[in-house]
Amino acid sequence: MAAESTQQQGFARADRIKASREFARIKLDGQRLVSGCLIANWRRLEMPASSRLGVITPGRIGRAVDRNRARRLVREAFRLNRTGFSSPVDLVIIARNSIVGKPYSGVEKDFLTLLRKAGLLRLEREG
RNA sequence: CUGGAAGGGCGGAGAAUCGCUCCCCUGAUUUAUCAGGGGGGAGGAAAGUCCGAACACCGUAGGGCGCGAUGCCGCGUAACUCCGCUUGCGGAGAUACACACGGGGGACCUGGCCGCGAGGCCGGUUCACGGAAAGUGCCACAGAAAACAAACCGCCCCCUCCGGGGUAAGGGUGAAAAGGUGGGGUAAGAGCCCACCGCUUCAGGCGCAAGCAUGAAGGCACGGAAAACCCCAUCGGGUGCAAGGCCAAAUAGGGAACUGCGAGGCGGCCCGCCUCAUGCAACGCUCUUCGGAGCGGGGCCGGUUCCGGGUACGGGCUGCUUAGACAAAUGAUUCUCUCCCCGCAAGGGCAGACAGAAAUCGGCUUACAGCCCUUCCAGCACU
RNA sequence: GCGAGCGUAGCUCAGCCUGGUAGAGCAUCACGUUGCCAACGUGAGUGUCGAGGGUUCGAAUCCCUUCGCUCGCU
Repeated sequence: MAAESTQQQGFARADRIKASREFARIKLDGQRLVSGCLIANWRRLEMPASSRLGVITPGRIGRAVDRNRARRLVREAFRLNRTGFSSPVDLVIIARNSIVGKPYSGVEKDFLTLLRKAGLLRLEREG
């Protein structure tokens, strides 16, 4: 909570979902939505917590290069837009095949569309 | 200048903002951690995992058989160890039957030259390149015959005919037909004889060597294939960083069948050897020389097989790294320079391919936009 | 990181060890049968043997390289 104010756009180790148990719990208890090249599973948290992200890039979508790039782009979209969240969530993003070859702007657009549909975004203040 | 082939090299650069990972220093904090500063942070293939090495553990009295790999000669190359400092290079030493380079030899060629010809020399391509004279087996179809040779047609001789004999020149078959070319010789023929070519053996010479050329002798014996079995020589114990070492926690230490026969180890097998077992107490029955022995069922113990349980995208540290993780670090945006593309130009577009380290090293193979260098070949233009 | 296996007709497989003709079943097509269909009967079509190279007179088969797919590991 002390760290929340200092890091606005960072993505430290504590902001990542790592344990396989947590992934399973979010998939079970949370909500699910599909949009574009992404699938989202998420679970709302109590207000004072900070949001966390986990990314899944299945081997099905491509080779190591494509999977690495997909994960980095999703992480970047999360990092740059996390201040706009309406409430803290545990978010798990699963990449689909169509993410291969997409530029960052396309991935970010899908990411924001997904969040808007899920009602996780605060009111858009500026265009 | 353009195009092609071969070989080698590069695989965009700089800056700003936000962000990630590891290490070091300083400060704060009980730790966890946080802040500031400094430094390191993907490739030529990091890939495929096709070879080999190193390293680690396990095994190891010994012998035989088997299994796998390699197979002309010479000379080199790594991680590793030591030293040095410019901190990623230099020097020295060691290993390699992985590989590179050079040499030798064989095979092949609308290739060039020489020779009447067999063939030789040069050039190019290519080769897993010990042995077919240790043995076994194979060579379909065709063909008379496919391997200690052999007579279908033909040729020659004998014979009235039937037939008998000689003969590997010629025909035909085939991938391949038992030295070849030219001449002599003969009834016809044949290394039967001669010359040359090839082959084999021997001699001395040259070369570190594989081998080479020369001379002499032998009438020629040895079809192919060992990427068929095999023989010979050499090498190889097995398993692999999920190897292995230390530590902590949790769970389990259970069931079934078979069995006290033996079991395990020495790579797989055999011999042989070694190790551990072949047991223990009580109960029932029988026998008894009263020491005990046999049988039975079942318990403990031991063995084998199967099932169940726990647990890894590294439980932690280490192995493990001047890149060094474990939901896995190299990213995003913008600008400039060049690169390339479109266009007569102004100008516009655009960072482009293949691809992401998981212990280390050498090699091989595969993928790859574009650019640069060297050599060779072809075309065009100019002098 | 390490190890094992498989690519043959549209599908499932055999043939490979021991080299000379590429086969079986299902499916497909044609004909017969039937008023029509199914079933049944007869017949037919068929393949770069994953790719490249080597050995051989000759390769699906033997050897090497390579591509793709599947599985395993305490």
